[in-house]
Amino acid sequence: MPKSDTHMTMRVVNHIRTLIESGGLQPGDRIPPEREFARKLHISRASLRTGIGYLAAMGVMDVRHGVGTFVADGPPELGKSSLSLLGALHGFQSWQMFEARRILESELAALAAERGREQHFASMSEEVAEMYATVDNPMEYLIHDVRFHRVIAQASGNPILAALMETITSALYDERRKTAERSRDLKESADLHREIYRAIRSRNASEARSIMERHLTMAQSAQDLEASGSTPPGNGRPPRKMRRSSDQV
Amino acid sequence: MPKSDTHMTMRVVNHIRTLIESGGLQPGDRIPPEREFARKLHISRASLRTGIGYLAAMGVMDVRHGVGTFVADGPPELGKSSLSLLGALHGFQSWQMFEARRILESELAALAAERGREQHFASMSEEVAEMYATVDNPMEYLIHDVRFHRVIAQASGNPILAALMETITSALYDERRKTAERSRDLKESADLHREIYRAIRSRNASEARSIMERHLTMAQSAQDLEASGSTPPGNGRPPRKMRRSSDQV
DNA sequence: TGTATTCTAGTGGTCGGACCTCTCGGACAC
DNA sequence: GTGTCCGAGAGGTCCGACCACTAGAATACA
Repeated sequence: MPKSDTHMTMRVVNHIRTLIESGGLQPGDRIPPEREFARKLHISRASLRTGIGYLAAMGVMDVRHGVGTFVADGPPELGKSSLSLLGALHGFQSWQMFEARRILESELAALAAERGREQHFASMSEEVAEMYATVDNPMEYLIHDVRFHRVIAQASGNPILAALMETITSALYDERRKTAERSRDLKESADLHREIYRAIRSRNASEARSIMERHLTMAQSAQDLEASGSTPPGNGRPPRKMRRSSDQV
Repeated sequence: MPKSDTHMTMRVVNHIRTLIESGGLQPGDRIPPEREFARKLHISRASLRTGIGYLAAMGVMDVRHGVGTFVADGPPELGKSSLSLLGALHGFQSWQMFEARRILESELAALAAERGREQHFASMSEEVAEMYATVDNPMEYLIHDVRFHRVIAQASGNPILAALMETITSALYDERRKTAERSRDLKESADLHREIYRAIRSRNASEARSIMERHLTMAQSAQDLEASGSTPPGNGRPPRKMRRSSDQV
């Protein structure tokens, strides 16, 4: 909760927040040019930019050089790279990310089975077909894989869970995007996705959940195998504070 | 994933990211004074501040006026108010937040039952006792309620899930912190927490999960009752783009 | 001596105003 | 028509001055 501090940053954030909450600003809308807006708020352009930067970092605003600044459109997203950075900072283990993903996506699949609509099922089916068609092209395959999971998230009817999933998966790719899987694995993967699709379409929530869980567990062990012995274990150094580190920077 | 753009912002972000990943910068460490650091990176202080602002918004850096800028310490946190803002923007329904919370915390409880340590159990027990002791003081009660759930998250051994939970609960409080519950409800609530505690302590994962789910479902309906007919339904306006909105701002 | 007060160096926060770069659409040439 | 060019307008970067806060050192006081 942003404090209504004297801080210019928060003043800007709160101002825009109010505009959004009152409906005066909606996704896709453009805010006034920085110079003009700053004049109107009686603050410097620099301060305004700080506030906008804050909102942009959280995925609420979308700043386009030479064009303008807009309220974020499209599906809600938490700051894309945030988890990835936090991971580097706190030494997240990849099994933790997989676990989080497994839990989220399993439930997402179950919800999708309960609430999905025909239109979602159609998209899922399409992506599954594309996956089978691209088992020899890992790059292409991955695209449809991602899309498939994304459709499930949409079908769940809960944009918050969808956003959380997106955050985790993007951090996961960030960590290891060089895993070139073999075609044979992809065939198996496609089969599993097809099973998930069928479970969801037949509105069998518990089966959708368990197959999704199996799928992600397999995916994890596959990657673990491939990248064994790479990332050093999380550090257990004793804590310190106020260590001056300019000489290392 | 931050592009290694010419953009100064990303240059700063990537620089610091690299420092973190290489271990040259760790939680609690201080980065050099802005003026000095900017000189070293051959960029203006303004640009440096933009980058730091970005990192601060994501909870990676901690800027303290008059003191210095530090790498975030303590438990990992996604940008605190981000979900709350996104919620206002995309019109999240409160049932969606509750659902997300229910899913996350149920699994968290199950994991805590599997992995929790004596030290965690002790803290949980203590908080439960405090809850019983403050059933007549909703403010105080709430503090221990929050702490109890937080200990469970810690005990789960998965900081990522813990961070996600923290994000959701803070957004939830943000939405409605004025619900003054009655003492009788608090007594029931404390009983449930005690049950959760016992299930976890006896390492009964599935029971811990189901009781937690029950607890949160009850909490939701209690709040729904209290605040019925307040928030207007999510808008269904047709989409537009590039609507100039300066005259409303 | 011990305690309260004041001062000050260091660090982040704000300002404004100059100048650079990017986009897009209209004017113009073909 | 079709393609090229150009300029208005928007964000991006920089500078340098000054403000505001914090913590600890220096000082005054009891």
